[in-house]
Amino acid sequence: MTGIRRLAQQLNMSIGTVSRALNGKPDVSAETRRRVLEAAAAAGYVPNQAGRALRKGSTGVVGFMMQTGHEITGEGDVFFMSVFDGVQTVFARHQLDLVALLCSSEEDPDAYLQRVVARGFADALIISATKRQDHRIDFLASRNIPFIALGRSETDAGHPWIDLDFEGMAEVGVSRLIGKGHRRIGIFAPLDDANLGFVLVDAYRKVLARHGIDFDPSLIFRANPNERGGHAIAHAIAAMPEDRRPTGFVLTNEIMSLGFYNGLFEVGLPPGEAIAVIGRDSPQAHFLVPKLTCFRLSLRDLGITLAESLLAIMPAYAEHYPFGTTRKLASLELVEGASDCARI
Amino acid sequence: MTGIRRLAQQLNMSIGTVSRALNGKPDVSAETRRRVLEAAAAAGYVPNQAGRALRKGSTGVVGFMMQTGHEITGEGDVFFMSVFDGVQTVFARHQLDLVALLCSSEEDPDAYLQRVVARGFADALIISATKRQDHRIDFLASRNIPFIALGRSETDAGHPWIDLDFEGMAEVGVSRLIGKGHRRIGIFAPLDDANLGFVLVDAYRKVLARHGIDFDPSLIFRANPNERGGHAIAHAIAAMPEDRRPTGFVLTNEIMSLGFYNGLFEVGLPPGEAIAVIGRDSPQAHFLVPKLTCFRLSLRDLGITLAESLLAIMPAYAEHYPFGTTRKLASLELVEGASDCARI
DNA sequence: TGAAAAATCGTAAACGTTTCTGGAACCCGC
DNA sequence: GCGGGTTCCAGAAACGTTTACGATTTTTCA
Repeated sequence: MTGIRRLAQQLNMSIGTVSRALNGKPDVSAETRRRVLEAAAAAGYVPNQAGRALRKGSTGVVGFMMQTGHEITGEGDVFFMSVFDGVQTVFARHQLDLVALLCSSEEDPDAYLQRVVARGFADALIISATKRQDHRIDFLASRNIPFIALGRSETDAGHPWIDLDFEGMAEVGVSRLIGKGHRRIGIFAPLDDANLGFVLVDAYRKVLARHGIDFDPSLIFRANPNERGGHAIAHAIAAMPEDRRPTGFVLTNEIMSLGFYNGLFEVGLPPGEAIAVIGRDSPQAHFLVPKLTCFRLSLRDLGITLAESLLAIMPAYAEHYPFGTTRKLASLELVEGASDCARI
Repeated sequence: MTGIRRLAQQLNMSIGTVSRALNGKPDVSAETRRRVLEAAAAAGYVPNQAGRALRKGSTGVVGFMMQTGHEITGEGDVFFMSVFDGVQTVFARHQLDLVALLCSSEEDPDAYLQRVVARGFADALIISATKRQDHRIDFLASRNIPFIALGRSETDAGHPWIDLDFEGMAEVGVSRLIGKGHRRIGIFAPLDDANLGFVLVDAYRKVLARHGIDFDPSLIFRANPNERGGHAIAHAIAAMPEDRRPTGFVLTNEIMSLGFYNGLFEVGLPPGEAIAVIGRDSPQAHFLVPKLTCFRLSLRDLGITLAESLLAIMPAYAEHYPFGTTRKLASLELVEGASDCARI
């Protein structure tokens, strides 16, 4: 005897009534509903996911797709954990569960996503690490499944997205350094075609232009967005002729500053002294010496916004989040440290 | 018209036959099977997860349960990402999918697990961050669902587990420092009742005893297992009377060494000079100066072992992994750096 | 008081698979 | 040419739930 059927038998009512009582449907008397809920709680009854999903066509699950490769891991991983926590707290209000869909480094992300969707695994999806041109966006839009992207893309399917305000970081970071007298300011960009690279470089060029400073492509430093990448950039800087080196640097990635600091010390260009550095806040960056001047935002809040913006386009939940499709830049606050001083 | 039904209609055969052909069941002619597979591929058909799960009673999903709270996050998160990657590569061989089940910091882990299980979400589970007494273990065992624990526990349900060789780290780390002349050696233990704390302290005492050194409880430093905790320990050390301070320290956690180094510099007890430090390898620790002497293991391999050991107790897959229930300590290799030198 | 309306509940049909059962068609050896 | 085996496939039942539809009772109102 199965879950709801046994419950119905115990209560001496039909399974239909039990189901309606549990799901808060209207045509059930208050007394009956009370008895059902009580018995369900006592029996520890939880509706079977498969049966429910089959019938309703929805699973009550939202998937957050991410790649597990280590070498190319875009943002840090602490990053995701904190964002998750924010997303969860919103979903919990609606009995939605968040699961991380882990695409192994050996599998093609597009194929993985297709499988997940076809299987009917989740009602909605969150994708991250968006590329400049991202097939996943077109695909999800064509299948008509609600999704939100953490990160902009040129691929536009009228979908909602949220991204960090990279323009703002470039603007504030670069002008701050210019204000301190710097003229050669380096900036990081990823090696692959992640969209944030393009956004960053564009914004960077605009700020320079506004200040009447010539753009020098050799001041764009491409590397993997991880500790090793930061380390590599430091060495790349040291390898340049002295008068062509950047005297200041803006690093919009969370975790690279560790390797960057280390590399700078190794090559005798100590941050905050030989080169001014502005980075991103993170639990790890917190302990760098000299203290990192950095951009900070609440990742938990980012997660909350992400979740609410997704719910806003899910028919079943939209009524509670009446703000249509959001496209938003999360702004970051500059926290002053000691790393952005330097003799020029 | 639904997935398999449409396919059957296109092919002009019964859905039963199509299903059998797709699932590699025997009583299908080679020619028919070929046609079915071809048509399925052309149509991009993927069986609906809900229907299949309902009928088969299994989902093809393995859940890795983890908490998303930031403050108490046991091991680092890079840790998990790498382990995941290993787990995935094994599961992929069997069309199993790994999903991370994210228990928010606001939700009770036991309740969360119960919900996941009752819902029939996953065929098997991996749990981590095991407590000394862990209800989850008894619960999963009582529900008869296959699971493996990443981390030992005193709660024993005859279940498989894999853990890091904390005894080995204590043994090798502490005796190495003793060999270098140290007599007062500090060690980290978590604040909560994570089992590894007990294991560590036990092993620590044994090594000391063997070398005839008295155990001093004030040399056990309890803190949160994150950067901040490491930082706190450094300051706690500085606050001790000089002659009672540890001259060497063994830190078995991945990420704490960052805060620890920083704190030590702050209080004027530079690692590798005023105090000898042995830690754990990690992408971040890689860039510490002086170079951290550390314990290293392949997290990807750990993930692979984890996955294989889980499959070994899953009836449907056990035949390929005929090694019963494993209980294994993953050993770590010591990588020499410069941090474990110190004037005593 | 009777009929219409509302409230409450039971029945059964879905949802998309897999798998059990049975029944053609075919082959073999006598 | 006939029983006994294979080989292959069609049909239908089952998995656990939700929900459309009616049926029954109760309430309401003229």
